[in-house]
Amino acid sequence: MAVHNEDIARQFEEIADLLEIQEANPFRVRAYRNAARTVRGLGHELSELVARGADLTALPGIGKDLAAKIEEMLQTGATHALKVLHRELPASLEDLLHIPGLGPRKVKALYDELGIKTLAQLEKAARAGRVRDLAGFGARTEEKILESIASQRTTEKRFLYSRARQVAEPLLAYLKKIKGVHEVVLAGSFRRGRETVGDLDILVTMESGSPVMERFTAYEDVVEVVSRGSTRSTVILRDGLQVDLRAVEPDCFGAALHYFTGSKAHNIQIRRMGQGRGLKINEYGVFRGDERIAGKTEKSVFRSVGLPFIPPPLREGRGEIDAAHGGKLPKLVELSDLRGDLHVHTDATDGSASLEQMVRAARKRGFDYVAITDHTQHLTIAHGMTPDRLAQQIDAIDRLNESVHGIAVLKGVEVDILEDGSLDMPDSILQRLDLVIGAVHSHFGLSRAKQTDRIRRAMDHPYFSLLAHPSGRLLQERAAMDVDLERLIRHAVERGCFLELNAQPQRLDLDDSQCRVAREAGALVSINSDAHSEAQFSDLEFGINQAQRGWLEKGDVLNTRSLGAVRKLLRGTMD
DNA sequence: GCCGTTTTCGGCCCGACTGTTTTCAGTCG
Repeated sequence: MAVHNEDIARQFEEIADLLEIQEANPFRVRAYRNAARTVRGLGHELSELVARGADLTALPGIGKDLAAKIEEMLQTGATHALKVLHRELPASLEDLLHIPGLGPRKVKALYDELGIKTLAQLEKAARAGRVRDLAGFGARTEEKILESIASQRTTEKRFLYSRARQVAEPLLAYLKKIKGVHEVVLAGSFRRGRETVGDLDILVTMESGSPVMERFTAYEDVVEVVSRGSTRSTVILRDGLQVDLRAVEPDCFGAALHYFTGSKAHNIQIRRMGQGRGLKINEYGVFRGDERIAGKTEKSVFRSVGLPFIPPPLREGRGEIDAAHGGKLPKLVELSDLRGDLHVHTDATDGSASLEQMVRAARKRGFDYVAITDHTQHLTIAHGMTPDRLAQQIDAIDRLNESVHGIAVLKGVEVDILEDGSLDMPDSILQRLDLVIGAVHSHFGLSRAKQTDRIRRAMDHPYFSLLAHPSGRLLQERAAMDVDLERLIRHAVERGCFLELNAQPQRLDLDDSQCRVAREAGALVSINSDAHSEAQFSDLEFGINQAQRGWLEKGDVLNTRSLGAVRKLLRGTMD
């Protein structure tokens, strides 16, 4: 059985949770959590690193002990340390930790005093009024436990970035109108451009006496006020999204923005650097003794620890501080760098606009080129095209190119990669195209070896140009295929073909870590909208977020090139 | 359990809010 990074990260987290309940050394607990985060953000499979003989202790937060545990898990699927913990504490206690308001101390008390091991037992005890009598608990705590058990069943945990933005926009507009409010900005994982966000962190600067907290908690979509103070409040909105609002004075803005943007791992590293220089860094500024020496802007905070400004998408504690220190921060690709879109649908298959409408919409966005890439017949649900229909579309595009000015229309297809790795369209048609996008739309459940081989064979097809949404995941709906993506990335480099970063907000596939692996391998990534309507070209913004989180520069992205350069690169794949 | 521009030992980020207390521990971000 293959052991993946996620399996290892989860076991480290479980160890951390259980150790915390045992009141182990908190720094030891943190070491496990740090290791889990490192493993998760790695991009490379640990199994492959080990197979290559890499030294795991070179990874941040992984020392001799944790490296040995990783190797043990790779070999046996489990680690002795966790088994030992399970002898002492039931694994189900972890579920209790995830109830808001219950931390390790309270979970331990519930277990020791009342013998509570599971959520069901906790619910029963709380209903019977037995929880309120424990030291440190009370009637209010008991009530909150019951509420959160009930709401856990109905609400989802994280929200797509795109959905969070829909909720955030009217709320920000509302806050900006409040008397005495100056700046209103979104911080947190949203500002870092994460594909999903767990909550919204909003930072405001205001004149003293502004009624911002009262007005915030009275916002029409608020269904619960979790906490309300003079500088910080937390609410839950109707659709379950949690929003934290923090208010600071304008002089603190940069320090507060940096602090509330995170990530936590990044902030800890910055603060430690500050400590090393005799500085204390918090959300109010950078202090030497009692004197504030920086904090009005984010840039001043970075400068105080000897670093240049680090863009928010990089602030994940994944090496950005070392890179900044060494003057090696990437110059991130931006939306305005994109000169075309290489994956677009029309109403010939499952799009909602005509060929001409889509082309005009692309031209309106200022693109130099757009590729029309409809589905093939195997994808019946999308009304995929037969060879005849694609031939007709090719002719239609030739005619359109003669009448439309200011944009070049490339002839393409999103062809199904069939189970055996062959393409769902005869070569005689494919050879008339400017590009061939291959995509998996079926048989997601093949074994890793079979899936990898299937896609590799498709890439070897003489007309194959670009692998669409390489992992096949749909956020919060469908897990990624089990596929050796690193191998496919290397194969794309050898073969001279390209990988997509699909910008649809529920795909964002490649993900951030995979983008980074692609960049390091020297693969070119195409950031495509996969637009099915004129409005969906704006999804490219989400793709840019992800690309930035994956450290991509303009030069790493295929469709930042000129039409001539793209044609030349695509011809290379078609020979 | 990790790590090193002061360190191979002795540190390890920092503050707000709640609920249960009667001065603060626990939790959270």
